[in-house]
Amino acid sequence: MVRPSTRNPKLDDVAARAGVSTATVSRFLNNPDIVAAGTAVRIRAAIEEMQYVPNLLAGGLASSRSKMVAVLIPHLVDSLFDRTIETMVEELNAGGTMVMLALTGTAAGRTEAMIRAAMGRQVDAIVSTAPLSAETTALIQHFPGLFVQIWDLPAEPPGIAVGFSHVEIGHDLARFIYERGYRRPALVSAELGRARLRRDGFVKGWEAHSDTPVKEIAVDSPSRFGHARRVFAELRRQPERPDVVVCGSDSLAQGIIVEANAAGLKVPDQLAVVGFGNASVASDMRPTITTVEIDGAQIAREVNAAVRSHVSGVAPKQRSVNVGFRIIARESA
Amino acid sequence: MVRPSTRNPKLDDVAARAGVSTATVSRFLNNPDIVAAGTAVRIRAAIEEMQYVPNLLAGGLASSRSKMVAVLIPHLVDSLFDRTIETMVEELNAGGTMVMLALTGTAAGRTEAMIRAAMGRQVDAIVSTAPLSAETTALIQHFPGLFVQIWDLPAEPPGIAVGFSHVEIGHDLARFIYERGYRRPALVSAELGRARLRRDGFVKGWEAHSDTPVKEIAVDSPSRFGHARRVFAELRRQPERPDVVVCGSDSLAQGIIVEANAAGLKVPDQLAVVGFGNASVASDMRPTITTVEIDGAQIAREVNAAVRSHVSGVAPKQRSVNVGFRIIARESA
DNA sequence: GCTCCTTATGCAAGCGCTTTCATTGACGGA
DNA sequence: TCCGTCAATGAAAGCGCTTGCATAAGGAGC
Repeated sequence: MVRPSTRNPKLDDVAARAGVSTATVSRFLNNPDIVAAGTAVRIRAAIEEMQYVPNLLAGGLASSRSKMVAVLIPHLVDSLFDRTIETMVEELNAGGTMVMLALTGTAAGRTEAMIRAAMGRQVDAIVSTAPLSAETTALIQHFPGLFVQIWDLPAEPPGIAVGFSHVEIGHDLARFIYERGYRRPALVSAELGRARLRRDGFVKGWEAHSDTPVKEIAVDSPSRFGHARRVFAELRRQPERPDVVVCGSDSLAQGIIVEANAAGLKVPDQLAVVGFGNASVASDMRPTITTVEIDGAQIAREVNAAVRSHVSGVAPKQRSVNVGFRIIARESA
Repeated sequence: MVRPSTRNPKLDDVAARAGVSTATVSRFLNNPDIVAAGTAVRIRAAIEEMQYVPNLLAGGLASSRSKMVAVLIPHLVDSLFDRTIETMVEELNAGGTMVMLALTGTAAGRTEAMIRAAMGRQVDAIVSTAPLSAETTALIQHFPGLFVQIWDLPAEPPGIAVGFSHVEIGHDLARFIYERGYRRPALVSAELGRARLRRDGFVKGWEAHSDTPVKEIAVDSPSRFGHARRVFAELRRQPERPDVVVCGSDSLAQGIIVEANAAGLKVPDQLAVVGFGNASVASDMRPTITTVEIDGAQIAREVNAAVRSHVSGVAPKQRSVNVGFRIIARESA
């Protein structure tokens, strides 16, 4: 790579070239409206000519606003959060804020390290999908930025929360499939965290309608297409074959449909399938997949709005934002 | 959120508490081995007691090493790069380096803004999947960090490149399907960038074997499951129905299989399908999908190694690293 | 015993910005 | 004409670290 022979220009250089003080250039950069039009023109020219790129580390240090937001998710591949992340990153990028992506894995422990790393970089906000341990919650008390928990609505979030009720989803799903006439549901669910909450909601909800027990099948988190073979095999082993299977993700639902087809079972006539997440595949699959839609982009927008208002010194209006969910009835159930 | 009543501790405070100078604490933080064992113990205790979190913005400013790497990709959802990104982030996080994720979209223009944003934050490296425009290449000349282009091997990368040859993939795929006995290939490809290169390689390669023209079907980038319906319809409209369809992604391949099944066509007997990327679904689908495997994690590891050596002042060994690819023959073709 | 290293540490000058406070000049009103 | 106001700008003190240079103390070699 070519190394520049001269050091990169700094604010001083631009100021000198434009014949103003560094303060004025700084103002131009951060708040163009408060410098005189003529001055602005000269500064703009100087910046252009020198190819000046402001050092935002220095700026952040001086202003203690880093224009960075940390986002913590367990994984990236096959993640339910991809649309949320994508929307957050796009919107924030457009506003000049960058997103630091931190992967915490499914085990605990790494979350705290990532939060420290984020705090050390003076991020304006930390957005996390994972609930916090007691130690981490203590750590967050010293964090001057905004802490946002997403995809869930804990009763007492350490900062603010933007999400929805997993219990309610389970509950509504139970009613939904009962009303559609299904009577022997199987529930494929991971055993931890939110999947667990949905499971609890579902089982409780189902008990309100029927005495038939819910057949439960556990999978690793997150629910994936690859689980389908084993899950389907287990379904077939049941003495009373379930008439509907409720999955923890659309890709697992898709996998079940594929397995059912391969086994010559008609979906939904012989086995109905319900997904979760409304991934794009849910509407493209044949049959199209009945699923629960979470508006991930909406979560992102709420988070971004909260971050923006926090940065400009306004306290967020509410501790919790419930973006809700929607059961989308399609062909598969 | 609870606001701390006292300001967060800084290096000075830790130094005072440990009875040493700030220089020593700084050394302890960055290079523990060079401080005396006893001193280290006291400093460690002070840090612990005060819950000290170093300000890495200040550190980065002083040292001009930010321990941040920017990664530029077009999209996050349905991205071929997810495994590469995931591995990069995980490995770098483990070493205390954070990843700034920037989304450039498919249109040009945003790339330059993202590169500026990254440079302004003094990142140690910029990793980009997109080729650079002339202006952006000029901009990069002033970038003191490492620029890494991934998923491609341009002849003269602005920095270094880690990738593979798309032309070669197309070429090898043509031979592969010819050797498997297929004679009327359809190629479903986006018309831009690398998909275009694979297409060119394929067509050239095919011409070496057969006079039958390759039936080409264009789709938007990136190739998605959702394109399958239209593509399949178009395939059926052909007077000479293709016997194999080569897709730009595994999810599109999967979609084609679903459509074929729905139409009562047997895969691969009546229509063979080839994917690209070896997503997890490729091995889980029924039939399993013949595809091209790119070792995204390997790309990430090569990138990380280059970044590490660059940061420690060692020039990378080579301008280009070819991680190759592998055609995986499965049931679908 | 003296000199010369080596190791551990301290001093203090930045790193490149932001922002408070002060200053200047122009303008409108009385 | 004079004063108050306001818009535009400048001077300079940080923001919280890192690091080159200097120093001190101990040990080895003669």
